[in-house]
Amino acid sequence: MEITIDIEDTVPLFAQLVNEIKKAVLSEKISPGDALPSIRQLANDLELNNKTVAKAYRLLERDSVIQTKGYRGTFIHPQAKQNSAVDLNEWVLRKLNETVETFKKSGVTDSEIRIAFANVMSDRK
Amino acid sequence: MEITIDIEDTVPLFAQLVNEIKKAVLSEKISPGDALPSIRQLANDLELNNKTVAKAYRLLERDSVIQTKGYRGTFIHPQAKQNSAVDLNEWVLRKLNETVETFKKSGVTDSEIRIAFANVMSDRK
DNA sequence: ATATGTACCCTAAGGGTGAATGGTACATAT
DNA sequence: ATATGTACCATTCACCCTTAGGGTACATAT
Repeated sequence: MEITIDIEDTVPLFAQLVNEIKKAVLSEKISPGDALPSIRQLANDLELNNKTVAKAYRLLERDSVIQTKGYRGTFIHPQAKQNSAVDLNEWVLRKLNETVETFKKSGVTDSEIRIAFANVMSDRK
Repeated sequence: MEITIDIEDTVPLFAQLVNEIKKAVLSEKISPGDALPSIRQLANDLELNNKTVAKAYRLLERDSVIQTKGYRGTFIHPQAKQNSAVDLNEWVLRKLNETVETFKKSGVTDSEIRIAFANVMSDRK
């Protein structure tokens, strides 16, 4: 599994890592059940911070592309291939667009939408 | 009509102005048919920029709380009181909250939601 | 003892963006 | 000439957020 990270790229490092791993899964360079390098190991290899790799792993697990088994390490999820294809962000984008569209149709201002959004995102702890 | 604007407040000036005028209508300090100060006049009195006041007036007219009659000035809308009570923002807040809640339940990150929101708000001109 | 993922604390840098403002101009009608 | 709302051009400022990193610590199980 060759993973290339470009620090000059505008795409965040953790996002690059997520994408690279999904690509590796889709192209079957890694298969379900395979063990992934440990967070610390991969961080060391790629010269990244532990937390950056941990963040990528956390997102990959949320998308059911990988599975962490505590002290036993991290493995490729059985349905990794299908799950690498689904784009959660795409769904969020569509849904959010619909909602905003409704507001606009009612004459709600961009400013007002932004203010409401800020409230929604902060008023919840 | 006494209107107080607090520049230290985190609430945007134009929003404060909108709220103050709605409050004045609800408490019947000003009544339908009354003339409002001109944009430039009010901006001068409150030491605000013309455009800030204009923005507030635009929103108030959208909510049918005031009526602008071109060169003749701006007046309180006949149904100002009812229309001051309906809170468009409240609706926006609730709807937006529902949507965001859905995302959170699916494990979507705050960051991802924010990014998606930023895209939705800018990808439309 | 060692390695796993994970959870906190904190910091610095940097970007992105909206709010507010300044200026100028226009058609309207007194 | 004066005043109305409105529509553009523009800039500055301040804030919030994200990213990425450093450090420390924990329960788990080999």
